[in-house]
Amino acid sequence: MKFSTRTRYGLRFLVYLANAPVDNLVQLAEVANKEGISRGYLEQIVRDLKPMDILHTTRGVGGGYRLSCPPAQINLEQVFDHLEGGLAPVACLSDEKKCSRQCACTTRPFWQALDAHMRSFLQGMTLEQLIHTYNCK
Amino acid sequence: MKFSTRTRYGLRFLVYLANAPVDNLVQLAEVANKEGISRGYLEQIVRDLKPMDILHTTRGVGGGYRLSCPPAQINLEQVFDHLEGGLAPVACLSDEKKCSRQCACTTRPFWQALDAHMRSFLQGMTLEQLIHTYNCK
DNA sequence: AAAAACACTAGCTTTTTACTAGGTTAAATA
DNA sequence: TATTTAACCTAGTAAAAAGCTAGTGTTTTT
Repeated sequence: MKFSTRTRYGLRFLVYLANAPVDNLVQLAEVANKEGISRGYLEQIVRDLKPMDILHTTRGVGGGYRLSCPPAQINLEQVFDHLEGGLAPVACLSDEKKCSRQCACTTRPFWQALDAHMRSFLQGMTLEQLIHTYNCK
Repeated sequence: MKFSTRTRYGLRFLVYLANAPVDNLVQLAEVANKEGISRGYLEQIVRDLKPMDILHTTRGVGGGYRLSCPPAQINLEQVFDHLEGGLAPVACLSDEKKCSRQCACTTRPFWQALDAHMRSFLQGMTLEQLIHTYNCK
């Protein structure tokens, strides 16, 4: 029930961007260095975040990344969904077809409730909240 | 962030026992059959639950399992801890030594909060509550 | 003694995770 | 225009974990 390094690294990347001066371009290699993450691996992770349209990138000399909107507009449930590939604690909740015993399952409603409880934490939370409420800095 | 089949199967085993007539011995093979779980695998899972002392077993002909206490006294957080091998959403929370960047980590407090939120759901919940609140039956 | 049922161990296959290597493309600068 | 820089992309791979199987031992009843 651990979150993958994908999610942990991806989140740290976003926090790093959010903590940088506004409109400042940050290079991926810099984040990888500072955070002690493999550059190539971080590239892959960041690529998975791109479809969310929360990143603005510039290529070439002096290029890099910045958030394309204020951290207050970045929803963590969505971020987690992208990085983790679905948040559901058991597969049968996200892919309805997977389980043939669905109706008879004695535990499914419980898993649904746990899922809802998890989401209630992430749903309303934004990157800004994470930083202000929980960041040590 | 999925729970393992260990946890799902183990939980279903406990629910099965809880739904059986009180003091009735239930054979593991029966549960495996009814729930569509590999017998040998379920044996391993059940073995991991034994140190919790919530199971009473009798060997030999006519033997089987039953709960050694009422479902209302079986705490789900403990069950999950046993089956899943720790509930923490990231390893650094359970094993303090693992992460050298702990102090500098921008996301650790957030993970702690998520951990606490998850536990708050399971902590108070008993097997009885699971069955009465969430069981379809 | 035989059968039934739990208890335990070792190993094996598949999947996932985490990562590496090596390229391509776009933008700035010399 | 050539070079450099940094994002973009693909494929493969080693290690770990997950999920399971087979086989053997042990206890209890009949």
